Amino acid sequence: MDEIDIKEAGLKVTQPRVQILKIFETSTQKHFSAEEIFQLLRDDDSRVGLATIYRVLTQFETAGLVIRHNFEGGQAVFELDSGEHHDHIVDMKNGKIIEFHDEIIEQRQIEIAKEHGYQLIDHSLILYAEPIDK
Amino acid sequence: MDEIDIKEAGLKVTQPRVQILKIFETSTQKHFSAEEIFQLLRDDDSRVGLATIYRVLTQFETAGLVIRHNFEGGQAVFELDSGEHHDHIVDMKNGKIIEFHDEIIEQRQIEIAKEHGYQLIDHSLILYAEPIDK
DNA sequence: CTCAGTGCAAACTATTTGCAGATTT
DNA sequence: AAATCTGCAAATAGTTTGCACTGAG
Repeated sequence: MDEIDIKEAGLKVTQPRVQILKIFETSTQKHFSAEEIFQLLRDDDSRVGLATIYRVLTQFETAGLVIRHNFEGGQAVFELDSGEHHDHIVDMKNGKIIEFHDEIIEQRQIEIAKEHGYQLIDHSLILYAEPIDK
Repeated sequence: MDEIDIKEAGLKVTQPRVQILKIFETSTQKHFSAEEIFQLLRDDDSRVGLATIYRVLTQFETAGLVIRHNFEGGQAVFELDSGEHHDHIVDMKNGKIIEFHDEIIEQRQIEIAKEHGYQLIDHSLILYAEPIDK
């Protein structure tokens, strides 16, 4: 249940926070920009301000509920943190986002960092691709 | 010689363009934000406006002279396009940027895209890491 | 001399912040 | 009631654009 997550994050269970979390949980789409959430709530005639959405998303990010991605195109995109790490393919034709996980790449990244005297803390891998037309 | 590149890009050989290119070519550092270039030129008391720097960098990018990266932290970062593709390790402690190239990862990316019915157009791989202290 | 290029200020986009009033606990 | 939270408007940060003037070819 949403409310538990919010409470565990040390946040009050407010209207906007519940609604935003619900969007992530009930939609087939997994990735949303702040603006998109703003529109969805507006369509559902909730009167949540854009600033609040940014604030809540940032709090959720800090609490580990949500992950922020910086794909091309200015707007940050958020998704629920499922706990299972994955990277993304961005479909440049339709804007769709596909998730994948590849152990070979994951391991190489760690090795590469080590080869250069570093400990890998985090990484960002985004594949920009177009559908193969038949 | 710089001027040739500028001409081949179909651009006039102007003061600001030459100076900006020179920064990339003569510095040990390889990656610069627009703001950094602005400061460097100012220190060298050139009166080049920040807007011009952005315009020139964008033109250079279009001409394939320069590559734009969007690392964490808002500001875009530019480097000379050496022709040899590489990815980056960002040293989170010192802000240093290290380049690397790994064929295994390159190949896996292509395969992964294909497995999902896509043709890889471009990619962005950034490792965020900290130096291993001994 | 002509047209591309430049500086400056104003415009824009994405995001953040201050504050007075509204909500949660 | 106390403290957190929210909406709104104003502030920021990074980058882009309009325009009259400057400079390269």
